[in-house]
Amino acid sequence: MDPIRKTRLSEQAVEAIETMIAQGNYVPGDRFLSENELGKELQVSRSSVREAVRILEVRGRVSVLHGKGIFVAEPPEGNSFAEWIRDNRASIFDHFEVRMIIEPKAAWYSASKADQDSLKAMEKACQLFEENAGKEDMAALVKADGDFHRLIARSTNNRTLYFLMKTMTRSLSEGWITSLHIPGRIKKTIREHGAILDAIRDRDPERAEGEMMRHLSNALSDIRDSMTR
Amino acid sequence: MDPIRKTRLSEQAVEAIETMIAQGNYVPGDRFLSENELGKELQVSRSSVREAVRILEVRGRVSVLHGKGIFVAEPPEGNSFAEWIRDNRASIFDHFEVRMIIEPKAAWYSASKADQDSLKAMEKACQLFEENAGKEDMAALVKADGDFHRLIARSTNNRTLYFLMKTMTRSLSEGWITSLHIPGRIKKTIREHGAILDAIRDRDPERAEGEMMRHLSNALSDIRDSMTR
DNA sequence: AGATATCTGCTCATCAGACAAGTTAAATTG
DNA sequence: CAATTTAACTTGTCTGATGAGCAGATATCT
Repeated sequence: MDPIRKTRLSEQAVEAIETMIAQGNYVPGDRFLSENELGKELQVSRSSVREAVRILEVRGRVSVLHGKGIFVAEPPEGNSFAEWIRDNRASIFDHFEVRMIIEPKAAWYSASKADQDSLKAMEKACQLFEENAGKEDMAALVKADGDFHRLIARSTNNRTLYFLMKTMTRSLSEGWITSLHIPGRIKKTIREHGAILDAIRDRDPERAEGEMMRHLSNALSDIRDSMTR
Repeated sequence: MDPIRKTRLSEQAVEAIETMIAQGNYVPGDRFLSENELGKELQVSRSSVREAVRILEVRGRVSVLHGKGIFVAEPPEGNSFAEWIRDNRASIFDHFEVRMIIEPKAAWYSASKADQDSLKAMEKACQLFEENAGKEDMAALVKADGDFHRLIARSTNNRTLYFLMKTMTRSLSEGWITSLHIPGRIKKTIREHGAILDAIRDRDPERAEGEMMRHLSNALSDIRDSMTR
C-alpha cells in the first residue's frame, strides 16, 4: 500500500466530492452540484471535474444524466469481494434456471426486433461453431457458442439484457465447456442453434422462444445425465 | 456497427478499447497505445479517450502512468456481476423490460419454494412500506419497496437470481424514486404488493406470477404517462 | 381562457488546441 | 567513454467553443 500518491487533480477532486456528498446530507436520488459549480467550488477546470465525476460514476457513487445533472446514487454497499466469491460459486443449476427464464424471452424479442446486421452476425456465429465442431479447439467452440447467445441478446436493442447475457455466458464458460464435452452435445447444439436462428429469421417470436427453451433444457438434462452417471 | 445506440462516445470507446486489448495479444504489463494514437484510431477527441481510459482504469483494465503511457493491467479476476452493474447505464425502460422478464418468474418460484421465515420478512417489508406511505421520507419508501422485491428473489433459494435482483433494484433506485412520486402510485403499490404476497402465501405460483407482472406493467405505464404528459 | 408552439436558460457531451510536467533516449559535450 | 543537455515522446490540466438533451417561461393561436 502506498497512500501518499495523489498527484492527479482529478483524484483530489474525487476525494473532495466524496466528502461533500458524505457531509452534505444527500439522500440517494438527490441532485448534486453541476459540473460548473463543482469546478468553481474546487477551483479546478471542468475537464478535471468531468474525469472525477466519471470515476465516481464507475464506482457507483453518482449517476449522470445528460441534460439533467449529476445525482447522488445508492452507495454500492453489498457486493464486496467475499460476496462475489460466494455468488460466483452458485451452482450451475442456479445459472441455468436463470438462463431459462431470460433467454427464451430474449429470443422472443430478437425475433421481433432483430435487424439484418444482427441476423448476419448470428449466422456467422452458427457457421463458426459448425466449422470448429470437428476440430479439437474447444475454446473456439465455447466462444462461438457464447457469441451466438450474446448476439441474440444484443439484437433486442435492450442494453440491460445484453450486459446480463454477457456476464451470464462468461461466468458460465467453465460449465459450458463440460457440457460440450458430453458425447453428441456438439451436434445437438448445432441443430438447436439452427432451429433458433430459423425462427428468428422467420420473425416468429413464439417459435424462437420455444426453441431456445428446448435448447437450454436439453443441455441441462444432458449435463444432469453426465453427472449422475 | 453497434446496434445499441444513444451511448456516450466515451462508452463506445471503452468497448472498442476493451476489444482491442482482447484481440491484441497483450500480456499484462505491456504498453498500450497512447491517448493520441487511440484518438486517431477511434476517431474521437482526446477528451473522450481520456474519459474512456479513466473508466477502464477504475475498472482495473489498464493502469496509467504520467509521462510513460497506458499499460494493460491484470484483469480483475472476472467478477462479472459487479462489472455488469458498473457498465449499466441503460434506460429505465430497458430495466423494466428485463424486470418484467425476470420478476414474474421469480414470484412463481417464490410461491412454490418460499419458507416461513421468508414470508415473514416479506410481510414486514410490505408493512414498513405502508407505514411510511403517509410520511415524506421517500428514501425509506424506496428501501422498503426494493426490500420486498429482493426478498422474493431471495426466497427462491437461487443465488444467481437473488444477486441479479439485488443489482437490478439498486441500480434502479433513482428511477424508482420518480415512479413513487407519481400521484397515486404509492397506494397502488401497496395494493399490488399485497396481491403478490397473498398469492405467494397461498402457494399459488401462477397467480403470483400474474400479480407481479401486473404490478410491474402498471408501474411502467404510470411512468410512461407521467413522462408524456 | 386554454391549448399549442416557441424561446430561453439550464444541464451534460464533445471537440480542438494550447501549455505544463514527467519520462526516456538520443545527441552533445567534457 | 561518461556526464550532461536536449529533443521527443508521454500524461495532466486548462480554456473556450459548439452540440445536444431537458424543463420552465413566454408568446401565439384557436
